[in-house]
Amino acid sequence: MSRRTEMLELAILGLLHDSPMHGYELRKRLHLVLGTVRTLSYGTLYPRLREFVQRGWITEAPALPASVGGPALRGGRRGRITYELTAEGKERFAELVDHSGPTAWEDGTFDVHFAFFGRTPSHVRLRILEGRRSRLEERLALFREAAGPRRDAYTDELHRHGLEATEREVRWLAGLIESERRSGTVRPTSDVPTRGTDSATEDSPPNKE
Amino acid sequence: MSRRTEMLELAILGLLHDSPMHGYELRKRLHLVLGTVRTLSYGTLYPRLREFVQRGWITEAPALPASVGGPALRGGRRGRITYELTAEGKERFAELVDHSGPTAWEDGTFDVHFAFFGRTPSHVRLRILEGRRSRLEERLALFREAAGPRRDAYTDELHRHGLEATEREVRWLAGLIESERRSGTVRPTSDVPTRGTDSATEDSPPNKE
DNA sequence: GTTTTCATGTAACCCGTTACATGATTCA
DNA sequence: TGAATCATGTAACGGGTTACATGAAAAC
Repeated sequence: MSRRTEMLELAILGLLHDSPMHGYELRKRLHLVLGTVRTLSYGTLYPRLREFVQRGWITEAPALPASVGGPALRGGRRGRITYELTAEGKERFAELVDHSGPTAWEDGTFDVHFAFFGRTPSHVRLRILEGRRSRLEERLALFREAAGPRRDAYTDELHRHGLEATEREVRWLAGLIESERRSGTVRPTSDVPTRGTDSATEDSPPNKE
Repeated sequence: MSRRTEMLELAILGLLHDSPMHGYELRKRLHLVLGTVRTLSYGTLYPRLREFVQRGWITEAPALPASVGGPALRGGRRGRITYELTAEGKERFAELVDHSGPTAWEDGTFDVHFAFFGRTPSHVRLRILEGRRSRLEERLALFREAAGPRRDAYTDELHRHGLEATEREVRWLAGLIESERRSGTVRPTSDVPTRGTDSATEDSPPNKE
């Protein structure tokens, strides 16, 4: 029941919410959602999936019709297994989303939560965005506090760059928060003006379900 | 002997290279160097320190002169312990720096290596910067490959922002690489022109030692 | 002199990785 | 039919955190 565990739960259930999948595929998508850093190992994924089955959140279905009535799957089950979210699974996902607390604006976690904003009620989105922002602002305060010339030009540079990147992210969040407050959605606020493609201007979906 | 382990080694030895310290203090500085994310627990730090003592990389000295000849430190040793880098410790640090391989441009690791660029030979700096850059460029390629309109406006936004941040970092690295190639140092290349304070323009130190 | 903060230490636990193994599918 | 890839599975290991415990110094 630790933090990281819940994040994985969220990610897996969230992805299966979109469409049923088998583990191998799931893992690839997970790689994108967990973003950048992590490439979940099978040693984690499969046990987790079976745990979820046991909890009734997902069901497994052999993707291959086991046509042969004989000793088709003798021994351990093999062959593709397609996992599908159950009603309880959807409930659990919603619960995870709604109760998202302080961990939601932690470093590796925020992105995952953001990735499922489409299924997140507006007030929760706002809570998470604001939480994330103040988290970053705390960090900025720490950074600045430890200001002044440092050991050498490299540490200076690192410091400067970190500061700037964080400030930029805070501005980004501020923009999102503002439009969330105003309309309950994001409007595509590219810092660099996005030329053309006004097709995506209207299709910002609020929370469905 | 895992990756993370070496990173901690680098960070600890690197910090002690600057000045002797006791564990509690070390941990606070570590928090800054490891940056942002990690706050190393004592449960990790102290055992590690004793390991280093055993390997001869550092020495422990009770900061309090145990003036009382009697049962001053009966039982387990307590009171501040100041850790100091030995000659072997410096060697080990140099070795870690020189042999820095692919892990040096991994996400959580790059910053640590960068933090000790002041004690890193120029050719190694260059290797790390370039490694980091191509790492990020790989990521950009992946990102773009999975381009096109996504599930909803939120995932779009996340994607856009991630892309932009990464591109920015690549540019930053490109600048550093260029000046490293030219002069073997960084020049303070603020993206946003830094007004005033031209004091720091000349003091970029090459690798000393 | 008692509370608070600094400082060190340790054992249990947990989550994820590593490394390995095997079964299915596709393609030459 | 054999090699390469897709796909699932598991046991052992490991590093780090959590939670706990204790001691010394400082603050009140």
